[in-house]
Amino acid sequence: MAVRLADVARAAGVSLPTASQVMNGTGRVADDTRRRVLEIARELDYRPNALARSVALGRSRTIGVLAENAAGAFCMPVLIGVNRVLSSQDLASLLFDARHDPATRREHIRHMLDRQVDGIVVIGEGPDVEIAALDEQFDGPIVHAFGPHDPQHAVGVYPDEFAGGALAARELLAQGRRRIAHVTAGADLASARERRAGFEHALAEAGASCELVLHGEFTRAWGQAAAGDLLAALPDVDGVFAGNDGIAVGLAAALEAHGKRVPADVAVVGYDNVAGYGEDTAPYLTSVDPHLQLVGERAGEYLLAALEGEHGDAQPVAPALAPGATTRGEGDVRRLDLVEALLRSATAPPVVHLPPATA
Amino acid sequence: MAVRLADVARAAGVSLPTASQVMNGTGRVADDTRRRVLEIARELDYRPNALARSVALGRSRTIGVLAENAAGAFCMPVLIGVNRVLSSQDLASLLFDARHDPATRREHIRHMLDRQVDGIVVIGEGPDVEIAALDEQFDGPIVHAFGPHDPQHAVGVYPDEFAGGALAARELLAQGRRRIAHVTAGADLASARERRAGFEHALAEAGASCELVLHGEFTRAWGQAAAGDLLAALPDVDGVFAGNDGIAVGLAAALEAHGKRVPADVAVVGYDNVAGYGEDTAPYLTSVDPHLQLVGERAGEYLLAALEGEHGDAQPVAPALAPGATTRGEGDVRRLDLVEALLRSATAPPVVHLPPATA
DNA sequence: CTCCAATGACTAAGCGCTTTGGCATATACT
DNA sequence: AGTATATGCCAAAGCGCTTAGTCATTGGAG
Repeated sequence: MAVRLADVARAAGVSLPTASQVMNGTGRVADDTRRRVLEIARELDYRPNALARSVALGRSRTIGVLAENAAGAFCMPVLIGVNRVLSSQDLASLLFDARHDPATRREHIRHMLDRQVDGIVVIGEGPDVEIAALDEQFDGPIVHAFGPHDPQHAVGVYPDEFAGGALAARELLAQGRRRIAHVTAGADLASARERRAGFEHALAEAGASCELVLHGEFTRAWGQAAAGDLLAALPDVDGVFAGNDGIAVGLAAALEAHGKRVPADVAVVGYDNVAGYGEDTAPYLTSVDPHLQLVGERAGEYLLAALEGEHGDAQPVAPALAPGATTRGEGDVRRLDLVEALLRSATAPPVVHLPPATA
Repeated sequence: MAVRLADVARAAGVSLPTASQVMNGTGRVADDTRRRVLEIARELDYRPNALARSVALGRSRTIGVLAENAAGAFCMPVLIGVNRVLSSQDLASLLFDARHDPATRREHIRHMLDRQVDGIVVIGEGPDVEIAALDEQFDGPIVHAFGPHDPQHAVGVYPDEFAGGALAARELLAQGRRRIAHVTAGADLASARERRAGFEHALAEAGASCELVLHGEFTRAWGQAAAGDLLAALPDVDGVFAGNDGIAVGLAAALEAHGKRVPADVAVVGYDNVAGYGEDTAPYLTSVDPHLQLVGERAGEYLLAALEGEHGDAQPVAPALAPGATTRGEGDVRRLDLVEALLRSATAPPVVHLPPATA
């Protein structure tokens, strides 16, 4: 059915090994012969059987991507970044999704190893015993995105949350805010701590400080609830750093319900830059973008390097500020004039036409 | 290094083929021998080399997933669904992301075929010449999610957008709305047409009708802009079906800026159920959920069936209504009482505590 | 006690490719 | 002319596994 290397060899009048050497550019082959074989291969549209090649070589040019939970918002960008880098080097990625289930994860690990992957990328969410044990079962390189950072064993790639908190601080300061608060999740969460630390550090650097910190959870509901306490404790607050975007939108909405204008009275900065609702033109929320795709790309690059035998220690990935209306808008982001301003700034103003209603 | 089947055979005192038959449960092997081999295999922690097996069998138990653009919001849920179903049958998925680039896509297709995938799932966004040509290069089964639906060649799995439009209509009617409008994208887009058709059909079935249709584009900006025209043409509108979630949130915000309360005065239904901003507790927007993960699962199931030689014609995937505050909320979703109502309905009310501000 | 059919194992061949080592040629040099 | 060297190719062996076909054993029936 398909064209084999043997077919090419026969058609070119050479032996199979010679054809193989031509295809791989190895060994000593006369220029003339080389050209002829290549020509025939092209004519016959020969496609090497990557599987057989892998068996002979002992390398599959395949890497396993083990996601702790692919459905999570943070997984996809990383996955795309990893895939992007690896596929540029002809490395294919096998995707495994543990769905938070230890049994599934265990099974996936076995299957990954059975398939002779050359390396592994773990997109995790935190320390995990099973994953730690992976090192012993697998002797190829392992790179963690978000996972347990144990420099002894495997490389870990992380978004720099400290720097992200600092970015939020600088944005609020740049917008002239001085009565500043922070609404975030529980202090038991590492990312909440890091973001807060970076935030307060940058404020201090500028001679400012955070006057209030409210701890709750990473949800919209908590953001809504926090508004009341915030205004009670700090009535003239003019800038808030929310621990994530969910808190930010909940908080912004509740602040306005309390009569504050956003951003005129209170500027709000979120975190994660989750683009919801096809936020394609003028973004509503100012947010810190952790550059997750870059995290993935870095992970891919470290894996590539490790496959070449080079071992580097990973630097945290720098975030960026994604400006939106909740700090850069004028007056009240919900007032019509602003809506129209946003609209004017849109790339492609939609054409409006009113078709007759049916029936 | 690793344990080979030959090692198991030797340790068990049988020949390699016998060991192979034991592992596969094929051939005639004495019960006694079988048990012994299995025992040894377990002791040695033998793991079959899936690659070599694939070469011998001519089947790789791997399927290629070709995403037109993995970064798109619609790809991930489908991908997860596909992966979920396939991995349950020990089929691994190789991920390829064309990133809208024809050259990349072409290359990926080649690599996919080189790796001897047993089947292909295309997560596309519309008809494509290259993809159509895939049929001729690949003789295994191909399933399209969103792609060109050509029942002659390949199975296509689609979300049922007509039914989705109908769901939106029923939600508005169920909330007692009668002055109804539709704000959507250009009529040149198939999904805009389908959703509208289903919407109007369901309205008509109930003896109601859509009094105004505004065409623009699938963006938040268009939703914001449409509010003015909508209110001008239909001042007492009390229910709007927005063509997607972006339009819906833009519209809802602008309606309120115009003095309307949502949902008390105007109820709004979106489409796609894009959960932005960690919308984990009480959802803001009522939206039609196209069940994209189910689309992926169906695609996986059709592929499995096709691998078994069965060919079925795919049914469109039924959507579901995801209720939120923009139709089910009371009064103004932005009023504080509602905020608190939302909060009360949250599963885990956050604990509030006010730590001393640092420095 | 012989014969035949199961039974259980093995030898051989094959999947498609890569790599090593050796053997002829052809070229270079004294 | 005769040796040393380089060149181009191929035969053979290997990767780890599967499948088909063969051949001793056994057991029961005659």
